[in-house]
Formats: sequence, structure tokens, C-alpha cells
Amino acid sequence: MAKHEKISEAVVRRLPIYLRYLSYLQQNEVTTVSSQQMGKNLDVNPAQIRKDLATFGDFGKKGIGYDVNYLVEKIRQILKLTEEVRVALVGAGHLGHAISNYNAYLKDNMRIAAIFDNDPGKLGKEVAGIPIQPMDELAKTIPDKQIKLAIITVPASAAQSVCDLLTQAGIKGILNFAPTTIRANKDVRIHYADVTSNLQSLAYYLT
Amino acid sequence: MAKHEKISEAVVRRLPIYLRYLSYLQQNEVTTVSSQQMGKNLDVNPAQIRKDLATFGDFGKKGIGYDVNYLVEKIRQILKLTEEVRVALVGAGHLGHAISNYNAYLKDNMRIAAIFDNDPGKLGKEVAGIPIQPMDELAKTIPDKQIKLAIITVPASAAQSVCDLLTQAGIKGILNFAPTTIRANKDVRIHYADVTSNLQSLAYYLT
DNA sequence: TAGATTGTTAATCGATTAACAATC
DNA sequence: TAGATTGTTAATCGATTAACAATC
Repeated sequence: MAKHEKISEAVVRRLPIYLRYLSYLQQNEVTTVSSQQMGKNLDVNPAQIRKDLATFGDFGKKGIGYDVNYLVEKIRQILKLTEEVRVALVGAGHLGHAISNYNAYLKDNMRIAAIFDNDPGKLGKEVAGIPIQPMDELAKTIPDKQIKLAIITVPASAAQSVCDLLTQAGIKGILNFAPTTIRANKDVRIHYADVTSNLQSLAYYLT
Repeated sequence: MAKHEKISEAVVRRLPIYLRYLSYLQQNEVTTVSSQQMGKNLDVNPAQIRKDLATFGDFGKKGIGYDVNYLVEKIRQILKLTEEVRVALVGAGHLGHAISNYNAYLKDNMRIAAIFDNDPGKLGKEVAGIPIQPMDELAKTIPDKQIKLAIITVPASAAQSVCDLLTQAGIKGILNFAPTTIRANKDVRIHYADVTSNLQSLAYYLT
């Protein structure tokens, strides 16, 4: 099914966007969609959408478009969302709390399965029903619970050492909210979502 | 100074990363840095760094490198951070609270100057010393306080209408944490930072 | 001077878009 | 059949990297 080219990060970044729109169509009981309609709603070139999808298989029907349910299923397969994906959160501060409580909205088989913090005062407490564990349990809990992704919401000064711990524990992808660059082996993907650099690059476009 | 090419978004996204590392060097009283050193620390090709910077002027000295203080000043000018940049936050839920409290860390002349929420129960309350205002004051407060950027932390279902209000009020850039695509005029930049799509694209790389 | 490093050109690489035959 | 729309090739566009003369 999938062709053996290497897939660009840009394509992978667009798949969740497509999935989100398709889920919306499902909720509205729309059964078929064209690349044109998707493109119009998502501000993406229709040819790009067709090309992105064709990378993984022939999902559409000429003259008709894409079956919404089928395409949702296929994209979920591609994104490995067919089995539950467990996520660790490191840093139970304000931001960590907010993201954990948001857990309910992490649809599509994603779940925060463990929370870690180095503040002894927080140990034993729970966030969104998940106990806060000390950092030194991280190395054991992550493989035990088969956690593969992690969210970093610690201060910038601690981010690299947390990244190192996570990598050693077998984490394969990190979403970093700390305002600092972190480095890991090539086989660990790192995405950045920090407020500061996002806002700073927006500021460039002022006036 | 600045050349009249159009600057790619990729370059603009890297400038805050450079700035962050340079600030770190400043704190450590390092006065000079080479593109090689920067590249090594930030995982960016040195030629890319030189090219990015050369887009805006001749900031370096051949054989020597870049003066850290001078380069910081120049990048801050390019990013329009020489005057205070005011930011509105819409949605005073958990995530909004977390980001507002983080305000102290929004260095480099950025400040959350107003917070809006449509929950009557929250009105009059404060977050990080900033009063929560009702949505219908948005159209007046934003131009009054010369707010140019906004952060959206409302539920996905409300994000587009909030985006419309912000755009009408004159906002020029939006950082969207809601898990949905939003659309605005071409002159309004939108950056996305939602947890769900970030995690989903990370999941692609599992095993 | 010799070594280091920039700014810039040229080469490479990759991503996006247009166009269209195939076909539902 | 006629209209619509995919999958894919070719063309375009843009971004990254290598290489090196200029020069501190």
C-alpha cells in the first residue's frame, strides 16, 4: 500500500489537519469529499492534498472523490493511531496542568499516561486523575507503561536534562513547550510549541 | 540595510532561535560567535545561518565572526522587538491561565495587555494581575491599547468567530492553540501551536 | 603572514503547483 | 454520454548546502 519513498515532514504535518476536517465531515454525516472541497476549507492546494494522499495509496475514486469514512481510517492507520498512543508529561506546573486537563480532548487514541515533576511538594497529588510521580521513577515507568511520546513543560533550564532522561527511557517523540532548543539522537523527533518564539516570529510581520 | 527580497517564513522562524542562543551567550559574557559555533549548538547548517543573517545586512566580520551584542540588537530590530509588543489573550481557561502566568517569561518586550472571556462568572476576576474582560469589549480595547497580536485559547468550536473578531479589531498575528484550522485575510499571520495535531504528527514516526 | 570566517554565488535538493490522461 | 475528479507527470518555485574569493 504505502510506497517506499521517504515521506517529508511537511506531508506528515498536514495529515492531522486533513484528519481533523474529515472527522468534522463525519460528524455531519458527509460521506464523500473532493480534494477541491478539502483544499477550500483548509487553505491547501487541492493538488497538494491529492499528492499527499497518493503517497500512501490510492484512496480516492476518479470522478467521485474520497470516501470520508475510508479516508479517516486510512489516515489513522498512517499516523499509528489505531492503537492507543501513550504520552508522558514532564512538568506539572500551570502549563502541564492545563494540558493534562485537556486530556479529554486528545481524541484519536492518545492519552497522557504518566506525569512527572521534581517538586517533592507535588508528589502524591493528582492532575486530571493521574498521579504526579517523582523524576526518578521516569526511567522505569516509561518502558513499563509503553509510553512512546512525551510533552515537556518544565522551565527552559531543565529542558535538556529532561530530554536526555526521556531519550534514555526510550521516548521516540517530544513536544517541547520550554522556550529553548533541545537536542537528541536523530531517531527522536522533536516538535516545538513554545509561546515565546512563536510570538516573536509573528512580531516580524507587524506593520 | 535590509535588502528588498521577500523574506521566507522559514527564515523568520529561525530568527527567534538565534536570538535565544545569542541572549544565552550574552548572559555568559561571550562577546563574539561564529556561524559554526551557532550552528553546532542549534543544529542548523552554518551556511544557512550566514545566509539568513546576510539577508538583513552585513552583521559579521570576516575572519572574526559576529559581535554578540550587536547581533542581538539587530535581530531585535528585525523582529520589531525594540518597542513593546502588546498581546491579547482570548480564553481564560486552564491554558489561558498558564500562558498568562508565564507572562513574566515573555521577555524581549512582549506583554499580555488584555484578557477576554465569554464566561460571565469570570468577569471582574484577574489573571496574573490582568482583569478578565467580556468579549464585547474586545473591539474597543484592542485598538485602544494598541494590541497587535493575539493568542487564542478557546475551544475549537469558538476559534473561528474569535479569529473574526480579532481580525476586525485590527490584530495582525494570531497564535492559535485551539485544535482547529482558522482562516483570516492574507495580511493576518496565523501560527498553530495546538497539542493534538503536534502529537499526532509525532505519532507517525513511531516504530 | 597564516588561519579563520564571512558574504555570496553556484549547485543541489526538495516541495509545490499546473496540467492532463485515465476513469468513475 | 458528459461532467467531475483522481493520480501522476512535468514544470515551477523555493530553500538548503557547498564552495570559495574576500578580508579581518
